[in-house]
Amino acid sequence: MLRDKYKTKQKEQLLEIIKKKDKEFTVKDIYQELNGEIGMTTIYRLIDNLAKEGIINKNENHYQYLEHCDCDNHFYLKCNNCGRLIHVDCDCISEIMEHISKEHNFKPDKEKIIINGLCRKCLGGE
Amino acid sequence: MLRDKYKTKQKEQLLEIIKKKDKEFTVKDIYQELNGEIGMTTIYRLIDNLAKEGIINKNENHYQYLEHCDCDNHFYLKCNNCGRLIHVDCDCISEIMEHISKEHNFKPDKEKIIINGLCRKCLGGE
DNA sequence: TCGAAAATGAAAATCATTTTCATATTGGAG
DNA sequence: CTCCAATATGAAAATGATTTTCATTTTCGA
Repeated sequence: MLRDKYKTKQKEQLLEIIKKKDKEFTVKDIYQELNGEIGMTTIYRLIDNLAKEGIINKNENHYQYLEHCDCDNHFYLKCNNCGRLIHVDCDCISEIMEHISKEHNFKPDKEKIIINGLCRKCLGGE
Repeated sequence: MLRDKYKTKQKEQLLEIIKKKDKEFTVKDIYQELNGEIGMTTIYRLIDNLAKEGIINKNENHYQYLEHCDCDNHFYLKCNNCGRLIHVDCDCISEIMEHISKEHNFKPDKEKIIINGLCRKCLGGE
């Protein structure tokens, strides 16, 4: 799964923690949660690798675990308020992706479509 | 246009330059282009304001001018390779926004829909 | 024209990230 | 199993971006 050659406890431990996250997290969050068990440098390195592999999404200094999905049509809704990333498995996206590809000569990155806005919770609470 | 109270030459000068950009730019780019005419601190401050107003888009330390548009249905295609932000005025987006709003209880940020992928140029050149 | 509010910018401080490099770990060859 | 070369780790230093501080300047309405 990881592109690195050797398996290490750091890699496993990090992925374990990241998988559980349902919101944005930072390198510092992870570092603190681990109480320094993994060095900052290593966290940066591993997170970068995970981002390159598409396992997590990177925004500024916030990261998010991307749910693995085999289906062709899935996308994420990202709440601008709480930072939550909502995975949606719905083929409502496929038509427009097709359209963009054909009519606008642009190849969308199907694995990582993120639509920003406000989630149900945050809509209610405001 | 700017939310700040006073008009200053710095604000006008900065917006002037930013409007001409068709690609991502950084604070440093602007600073250098101005040959230090506007201080770093001020550039940061003004750019932050512009981002808050939705006039420019912020990604990590890259910014992009968002074309002003009165139409209801517009979105951007952002090339992951060259960084170009392509403004698209096409109502192909409206249906899915409606769908997401109704079926997924999520209010998309209509002003700033950005779909990542590869542009025509970069597709050809690879 | 005057002055209070706001804006600017240089310098210092802070904070995230990258680099460097010595040390430790991994896993395959023998 | 043992050895070792490749790889991974992490502390410390370096870098680079951004923010804070604060003295000075500018703006614009009374």
